[in-house]
Amino acid sequence: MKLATWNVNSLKVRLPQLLDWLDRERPDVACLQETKLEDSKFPAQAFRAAGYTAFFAGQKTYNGVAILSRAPLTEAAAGIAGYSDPQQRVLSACVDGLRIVCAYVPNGQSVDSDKYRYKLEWLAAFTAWVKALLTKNERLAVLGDFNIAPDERDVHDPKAWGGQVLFSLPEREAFRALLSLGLSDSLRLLEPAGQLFTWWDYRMNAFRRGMGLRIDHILLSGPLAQRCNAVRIDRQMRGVERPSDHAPVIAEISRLP
DNA sequence: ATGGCGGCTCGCAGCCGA
Repeated sequence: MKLATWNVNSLKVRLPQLLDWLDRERPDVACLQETKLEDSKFPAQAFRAAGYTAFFAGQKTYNGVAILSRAPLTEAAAGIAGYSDPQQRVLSACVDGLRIVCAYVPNGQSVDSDKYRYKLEWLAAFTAWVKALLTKNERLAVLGDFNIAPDERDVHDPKAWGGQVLFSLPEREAFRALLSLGLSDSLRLLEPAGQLFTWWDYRMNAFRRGMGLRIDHILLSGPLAQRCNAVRIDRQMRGVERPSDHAPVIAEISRLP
C-alpha cells in the first residue's frame, strides 16, 4: 500500500502535474495541502476520471486540504474535533482499515508573531486529538506539511536556521511530543543518516544549490511502521517546469493481515 | 540588511508562504 503527501501550492496551477504524477506513481492514498480552492471549484471529476475518490475542505487563497483514494473513504471529517478553526488544515478518513490524517500545520511566519503563537496552540490541540484517535485506531498514519524540521539533518544550514521559525526549539519539541504518542517518522526509520529535504525556496536557486528543509512527513503508528519497507522523497517533481516548492513524500507499507 | 520567487486577490501592489 502506497501512501503519499504533497503540498501542491495551488491545486489549480498544479493539477496537470498532479494527474501525471498520480498516473505514474499510482499511490493508494494521496494527501494534498495548500489546494487554495473553494470547494465549489475542487476538480473532483478530474480525479474520478483518474480513478480516485476525493474528500476535501478548502477556502479561497489560503490553506485547503484533500485526501485522494483509490478505495472508498469512510468516517471522513474535516478539522480537529473540539478545536474551532476557520482555516482548513485537517482532514481525517478511514481507508482499507487504516485511519488517515492529512494535516497542513500553520507556518508560523516568525517566532515573535501572533502566527507563531497560533502554530504552537494549534499543534497542542492537534496532538491531543491525534492521541484520542490512536486509542481507537491502532493503524494510523499522519501525513502532511508539518512546517517543522525535526533536527539538524533536516536543515541545509542548521546554524543559520537556529531559533528561526520552522526550526525553533518549541516547534521541534511539539513535533517530538507528537512522535511520543507512539508514531514514527517513517523516512528516518529507513534513512537515519544524512541530509534530506522536501522543500526548497523558490528564490536564490535553492533547489539547484541543495538548500532545503525537511518539513513534510509521514508518521506511522507501530503496526504500520513495522510494515513500512520504503519511503522516498520524489525530488523529480521539484525540478519540473513551474514546480511546487515542496516535493511529494511516498511511503510503501506491505499489506496488513 | 534586504530581497530574492511564486501564487493569490474585485490586483495594477501587497500579503503570505517557508
